[in-house]
Amino acid sequence: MIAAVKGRHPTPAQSKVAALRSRLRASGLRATPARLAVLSFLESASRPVSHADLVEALADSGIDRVTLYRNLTDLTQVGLVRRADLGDHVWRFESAQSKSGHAEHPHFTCVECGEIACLSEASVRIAQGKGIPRSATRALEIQIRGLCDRCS
Amino acid sequence: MIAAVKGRHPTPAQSKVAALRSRLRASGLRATPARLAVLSFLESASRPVSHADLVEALADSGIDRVTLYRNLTDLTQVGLVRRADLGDHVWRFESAQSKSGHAEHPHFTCVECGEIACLSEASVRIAQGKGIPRSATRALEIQIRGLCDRCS
DNA sequence: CGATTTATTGCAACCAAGTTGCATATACGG
DNA sequence: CCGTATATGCAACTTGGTTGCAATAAATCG
Repeated sequence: MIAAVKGRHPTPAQSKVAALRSRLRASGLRATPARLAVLSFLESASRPVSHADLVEALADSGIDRVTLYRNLTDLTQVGLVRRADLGDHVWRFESAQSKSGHAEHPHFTCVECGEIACLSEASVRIAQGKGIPRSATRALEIQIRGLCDRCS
Repeated sequence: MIAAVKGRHPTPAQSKVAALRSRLRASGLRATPARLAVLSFLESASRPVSHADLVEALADSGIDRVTLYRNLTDLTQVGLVRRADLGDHVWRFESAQSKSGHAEHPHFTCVECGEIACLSEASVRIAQGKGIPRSATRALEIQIRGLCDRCS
């Protein structure tokens, strides 16, 4: 397997792994197989992913569930990943810089079916004025719950 | 104690309890001391309350923690109480009709100190348009996290 | 490349939050 | 005030997540 990585014509997959690897190193974390797998999975996911999702997705990789917990919190701490509770009492994680999970954005969760959607940054506006703490207008994280189109 | 309740000049506290009692009965729940205590505490609280808060507040009432769990879920089920996870992975409950907790309203949580504030209904507007599911505009629950004035 | 250092992993044990089963107690309709 | 359905208390259990520690493997350096 080392041989493959060292080939002279890197496949797209190889360069992607290399990119992840250097993002990890740049954040001061070692590039271990477990972390590469986690980060890579989060990048390819179109919505925030729970620890349970991850355990299931990487089931046959042999990575321990404790390692996954630790990876998620490490990655969150260095800012490569964001963690949020979308109102259903489940921690979910999303890459801080994939196409789907790039910038911070509001999330919508259906209270009926649990479906999760990422909204655009512009879709929610917070008024300012009396009664509204200045602070609220500098929101870091917004989440909305309701019935999705299908369930309503 | 029954004698006191039957007095001819009900104190404000007595009529308040009577009101809670009939709200419970109207919802098909029996008016037990535990439920009256829980509901009464939630009504007087100015912010959403966690199960742990409740256990502490009613510590010397002798009410079992399991009963408190069950009371909270029962009250939530009949709609006298609303339950939400404000993003910190803790279930919090608020009366569905106290002065503080009346109508559904957005919540703000400080990511630093954990302070929670109730916002006015009007303070958050959700845009409609492409990319935004129609559903999101019919939000049931909105929560915002960021730094409060004091922590920023 | 091989040795050294230090971060990371796996495993088992642990902890807290929340739930369930069941016997006892109690609210409330008659 | 009685009978019955509902609620409570207690103990046991489940689930999600954390911690301690010995073994392993990245990165660094010669």
